[in-house]
Amino acid sequence: MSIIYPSMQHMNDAAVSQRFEDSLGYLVNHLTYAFRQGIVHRCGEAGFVITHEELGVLVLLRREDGATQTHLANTLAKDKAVITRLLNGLVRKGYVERRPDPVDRRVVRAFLTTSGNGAIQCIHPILMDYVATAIRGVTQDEFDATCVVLRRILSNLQQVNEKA
Amino acid sequence: MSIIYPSMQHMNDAAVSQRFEDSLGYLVNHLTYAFRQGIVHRCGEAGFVITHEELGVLVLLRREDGATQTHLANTLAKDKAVITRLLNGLVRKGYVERRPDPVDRRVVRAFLTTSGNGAIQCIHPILMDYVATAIRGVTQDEFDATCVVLRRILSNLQQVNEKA
DNA sequence: TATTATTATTGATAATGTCAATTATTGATA
DNA sequence: TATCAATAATTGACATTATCAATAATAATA
Repeated sequence: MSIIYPSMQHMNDAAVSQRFEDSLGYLVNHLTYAFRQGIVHRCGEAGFVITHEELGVLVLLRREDGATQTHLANTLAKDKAVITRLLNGLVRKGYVERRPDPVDRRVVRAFLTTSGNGAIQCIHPILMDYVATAIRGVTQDEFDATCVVLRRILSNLQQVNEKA
Repeated sequence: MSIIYPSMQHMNDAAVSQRFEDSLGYLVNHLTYAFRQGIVHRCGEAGFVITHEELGVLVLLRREDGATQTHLANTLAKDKAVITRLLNGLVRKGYVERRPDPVDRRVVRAFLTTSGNGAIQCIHPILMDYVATAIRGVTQDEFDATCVVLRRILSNLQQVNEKA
């Protein structure tokens, strides 16, 4: 039950009897599942034994090397404890190293090692290729409109959640 | 790394430097996270201590009572072993019972018990209410268009995955 | 300075996921 | 019909991820 099974037409009764397979939740779930399976498999084929969540960290660090753990947690939608342990794993694999922030000594920043950088540089084109096939047949406008809707829903959820 | 971090504009270089927060993956991840937190919390407040995945099973059984475990696995995008264990949990909680299919004796079907039915009948309005606030400000057309795009992407992924 | 807030870690445990092996049954085929 | 292959579910063994409270270290504020 990752997300929103009922589809939009839940407002009236007819909709309650709508097919589960037509709901946003179904789509999001399956999308997530398929993407995970696919990308992890492709990375494995390329010689990178890595979990999907570890991959998320590397992808983010590729863009924002030296991110703080709080930032990683917020951006990846995870508890800070989860980030601590994901980083432990990546450090063990030699992909990441931690360095204390020079200014604020409470803060720890995560950096790609040479090896980690090599890995993500190698993985990135694989990811790009996979994404390209994923969005085949979707126009930029359609894609943008989709993001707008999802962002709206997300914003609604976050708003109502924080009130509780 | 649940899903597709890069956003559409990955095709050119400018896009590669786009913000992580603008990607479809970011949206889907956070959407999933926020929805989970919110609905589980609301169920808990109503006296139902239930996990998000268990909730998915109940929601599906509400619609398709007597579903086979294979069907549950396919619909919820989970391994059959996961379904076996989710059902074990729900049986322990008294919400679900298993009955063998009368025709094909390999097949086991999952049914809501009286208690399980009561629970989902009580939870359903909570879910509906939560969903209603989630999609506030989204028109039916926008919602439908979003589903079309996501369905397209899902279809692309499934197609390319099965070839591998 | 004393208090409060923030950042990260740790411990303990629960929840999910993966994947191969096994059992029971059914369907197909020779 | 006897055999073999396919299917449905369970189990075992384990990895991964999540949750949540407690703690330590540091920083910010009154």
